[in-house]
Amino acid sequence: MALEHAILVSLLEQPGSGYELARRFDRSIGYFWTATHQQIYRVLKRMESDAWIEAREVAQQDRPDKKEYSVAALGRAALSGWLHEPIEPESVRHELAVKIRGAAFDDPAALIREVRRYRQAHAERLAHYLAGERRDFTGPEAPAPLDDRQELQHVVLRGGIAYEQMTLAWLDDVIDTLERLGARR
Amino acid sequence: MALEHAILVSLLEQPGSGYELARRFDRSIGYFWTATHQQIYRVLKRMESDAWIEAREVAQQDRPDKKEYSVAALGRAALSGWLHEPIEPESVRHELAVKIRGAAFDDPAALIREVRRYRQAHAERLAHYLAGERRDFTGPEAPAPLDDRQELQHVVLRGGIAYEQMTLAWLDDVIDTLERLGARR
DNA sequence: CCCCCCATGTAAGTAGTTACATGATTAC
DNA sequence: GTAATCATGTAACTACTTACATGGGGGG
Repeated sequence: MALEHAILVSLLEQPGSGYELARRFDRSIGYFWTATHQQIYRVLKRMESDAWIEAREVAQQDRPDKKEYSVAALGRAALSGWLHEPIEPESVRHELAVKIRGAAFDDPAALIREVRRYRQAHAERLAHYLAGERRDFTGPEAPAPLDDRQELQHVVLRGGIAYEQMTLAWLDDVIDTLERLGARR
Repeated sequence: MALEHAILVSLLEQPGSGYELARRFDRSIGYFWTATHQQIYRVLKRMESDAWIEAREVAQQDRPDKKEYSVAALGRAALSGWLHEPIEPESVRHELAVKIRGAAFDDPAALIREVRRYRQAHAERLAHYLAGERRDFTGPEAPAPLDDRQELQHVVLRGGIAYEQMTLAWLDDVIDTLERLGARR
């Protein structure tokens, strides 16, 4: 149960409305924690009634008004407490791995097409990460030196980049294996 | 919703009871799909009433009797249908990444101890995977050549190994970064 | 006029977790 | 006797997903 904490981090980085949070969970923080707008609004309500966050009505021209949330003292305390808790091992859900093992009881070669499409999606995500890294951390427009917040965002992004590179290499391995099994039939 | 399918794959690899499935979800298939025994029993009931699987009462000596499940024709068909569906992108939940970004608003150096412990857990998992790989696929006791099922299990395990190696390298990067930020205060 | 973006929600259902419960057998 | 393993479940709760709903503004 860390959606609350992901929201706290995002609101500390930048206060915003439920809608804006939902956008961030499609990119940025969404690269390592996903949530839909329905879930976000529900959790925001709970967090507000627990006084973890405070809402401020913001009137806007040319677009609907919004409620801008920011982190209150209790929210900061809750985040701090959570940060000091032990890091729990992640519970893994890797659908493709199940499919690959399941392919032994169906047609391994039939998976190749889907794995290629999946690989393409990861290649695009890697390119997106690398562009973001140049823009925010390593390119000529990036601030130097980076402050703590930026250093920590950068090391998380490096993790995403490493993950995508590893995944692409493994998917090549998977495609080779599936092709080899198809050829020997 | 792939627990059903993970169970189908596991039962095709080897029929077994709910209890045995729960054990497998602690290792083997559990490396890429987790489930508790409560959840497994619930889903097994549904799968049996949908005629995806069949139960057989097995009397045992020295231990309680059990219900051994195996995959029925409808279950095989359901698995085959699922295998041909598009591979959906995984929804990411990476608590440590949230904590690292959150540390910017607390004490980055305080995370180091927990990250080291977390790294240790991943190092052990990698060692476990490598031992399993030698035992089942690359060692002198392993069958050669491998059949389709073993080749596919092996490529999935190689994915797990690659993931752990990548994770260890990234965690070293994280620890370095946290130490650097601690030192410059 | 229709579609897209901004903005916020409700309702219903599915999936997953945590706590509790039972009962047999084996090992110390 | 008491702890551990085998074996199967119920109950209550929390988290998450999917579908539906509303309404203003801007662009083609």
